Amino acid sequence: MPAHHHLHSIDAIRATSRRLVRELGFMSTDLAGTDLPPSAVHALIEIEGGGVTARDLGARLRLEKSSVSRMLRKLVDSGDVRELAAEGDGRVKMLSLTASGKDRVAAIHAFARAQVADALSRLQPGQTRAVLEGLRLYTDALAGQRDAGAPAPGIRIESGYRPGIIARITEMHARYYSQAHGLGQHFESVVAGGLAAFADRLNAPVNQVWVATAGDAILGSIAIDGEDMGPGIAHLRWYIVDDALRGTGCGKALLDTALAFADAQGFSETHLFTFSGLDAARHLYEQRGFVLAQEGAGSQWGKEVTEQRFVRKRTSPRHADR
Amino acid sequence: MPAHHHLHSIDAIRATSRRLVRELGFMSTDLAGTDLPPSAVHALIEIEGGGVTARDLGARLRLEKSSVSRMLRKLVDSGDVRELAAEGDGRVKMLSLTASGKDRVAAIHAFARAQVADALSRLQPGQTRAVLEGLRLYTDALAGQRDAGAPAPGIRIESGYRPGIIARITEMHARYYSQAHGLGQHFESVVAGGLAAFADRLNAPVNQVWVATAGDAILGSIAIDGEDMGPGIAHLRWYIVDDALRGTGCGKALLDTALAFADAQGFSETHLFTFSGLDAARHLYEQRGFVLAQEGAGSQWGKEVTEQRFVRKRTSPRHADR
DNA sequence: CTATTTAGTTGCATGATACAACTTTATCGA
DNA sequence: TCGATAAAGTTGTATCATGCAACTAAATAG
Repeated sequence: MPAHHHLHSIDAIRATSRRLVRELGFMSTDLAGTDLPPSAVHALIEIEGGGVTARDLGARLRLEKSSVSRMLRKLVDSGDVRELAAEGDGRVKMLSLTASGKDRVAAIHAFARAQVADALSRLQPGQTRAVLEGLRLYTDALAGQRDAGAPAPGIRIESGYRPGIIARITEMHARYYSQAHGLGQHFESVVAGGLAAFADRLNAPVNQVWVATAGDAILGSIAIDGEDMGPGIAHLRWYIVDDALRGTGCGKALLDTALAFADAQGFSETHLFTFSGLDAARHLYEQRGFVLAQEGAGSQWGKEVTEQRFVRKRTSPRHADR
Repeated sequence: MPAHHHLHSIDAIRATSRRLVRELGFMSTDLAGTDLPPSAVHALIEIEGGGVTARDLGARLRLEKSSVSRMLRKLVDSGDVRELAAEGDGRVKMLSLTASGKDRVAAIHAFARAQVADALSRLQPGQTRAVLEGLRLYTDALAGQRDAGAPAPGIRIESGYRPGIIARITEMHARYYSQAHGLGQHFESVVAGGLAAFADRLNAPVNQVWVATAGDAILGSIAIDGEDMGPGIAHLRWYIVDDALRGTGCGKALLDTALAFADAQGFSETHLFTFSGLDAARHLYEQRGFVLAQEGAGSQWGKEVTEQRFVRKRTSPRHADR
């Protein structure tokens, strides 16, 4: 058990998870406003996706094959599911929904969506994202999925302004740096004020901002400010990724996107400011050719830290270095 | 269904939630490495907390009382649970764990902790908090459905800076004004930049910001800037409430709090800037003694609107007007 | 003092599930 | 090519958690 997972967190997660399962109605005999047992509802939704066999259902729902067999029999008898012999293998039966089965699934979706939407209406908008992140992280962890490196599915890197981008980038900074490094009001003001001014200059072709988005949620950001450091120098700013994206490679993707832009725009150097102690980030910078150029105590962010300037020369067009 | 909860988020949460329930093993007959049914495991953990009756168990596990009765019978027969007649009421039985029951619960805890710790070990350090937050938010939201109608629990008006306040106030503005009035990047920059600068001046006694909070969520804001309009004039700024608080009276409470502060600080006038079309807000202002003092086309917010200045003279100490 | 409510039990029916044994079809190795 | 083995799905059998309804006993209200 890793040391950083305190027993407190573990028990808190367990207790919440127990409550959640109860709220979701784990012991009720029917579900989602139908007279179907929970497993049948799950099964119908899986079958809706297409290309499913009885064996797949057993694996996905963690049910014994005989239980699946009987459950399917009932769904076939009720006219919701159709079985078709699979081509090429006489043993397997492909499952699909009949017309009435589709109606039934549609009703299930409508009911469940209304229920979830009603629950979410008790949250503020930003918290919807927190809910999804938390559920997804925990589920993936339980499933033992470790597809490290590959960007999480559905995460895209997009550029340009969108409503709320200043607010959200500021929020990620305020949250992370206040909790992990004790930075407070002045730091948040510096971030918000800088971003506000920068956004007004986004139409200049040397300036750009990118975000990592999942749906309409912003989970990471980076920007190149091509004006504020003087001619020929790109300033890499507002580079941060949400906890939910840690270890997914999205952080690297953002950084590479920004550096490619800086190179393409013809900047000879890219500068960035940070402070000591952010070792994971520093490693990333150095991998990309950044070198520590300046270091010293400073308090421009509202607290005395060892501020650092990293500089990266443009990758030479003559010999790509790697 | 509030417009800001897109179908995308809802279906993503539903899909993840289905997966989670499966990973937690909702359909397996035993749980947590014991030979007990899920409900019995939940029951034992509840009983461990102490002061529980059969009726309480039914409520917490959402089970019918007869089911609880039978389940308890088995736990008593197996020597894990003890029933004691409650003092003062001959009908109820207080439940407690026997020595062997405590051993059993300890084993359950050990098993489950190991399982959760193993899952969490696949996450990055900061993600544990994200998991807990997401689970807790969603569970609370779901639980909130059952006791619906409970009027906005625990909404408080608080003053002063807290991490993320600039981000959140900016977000509320960006979201509302971009969707309802088509204001875009420049407006968000004006809000964020103004707030950033104002936050740096919050230590001045004539400046203050208030937020309506529910737990740690910010659902409304207002501020008095006592410096930027010149001597003797208070500037009411960043007044907004989230959809979730519409009609709860929190908006009025915020406004009254800010105006009371302005009066107490001795300002002779309070000014605010808005634009035409925000009729509900205008009504609120006029109720509090604001009068339209100036009006004209302008585009300081990035779009041509009819900008308005409202002015309210300090409530005379001689005759409080209402 | 009687009627009603509440905590908990029991009769009964339902039905979801696992295990084991089975049929049918596919695959693999010599 | 054939025989052994595995895989997909079915059926027999037993178990057991659950809900509804009817019940007992104790408390409370009028």
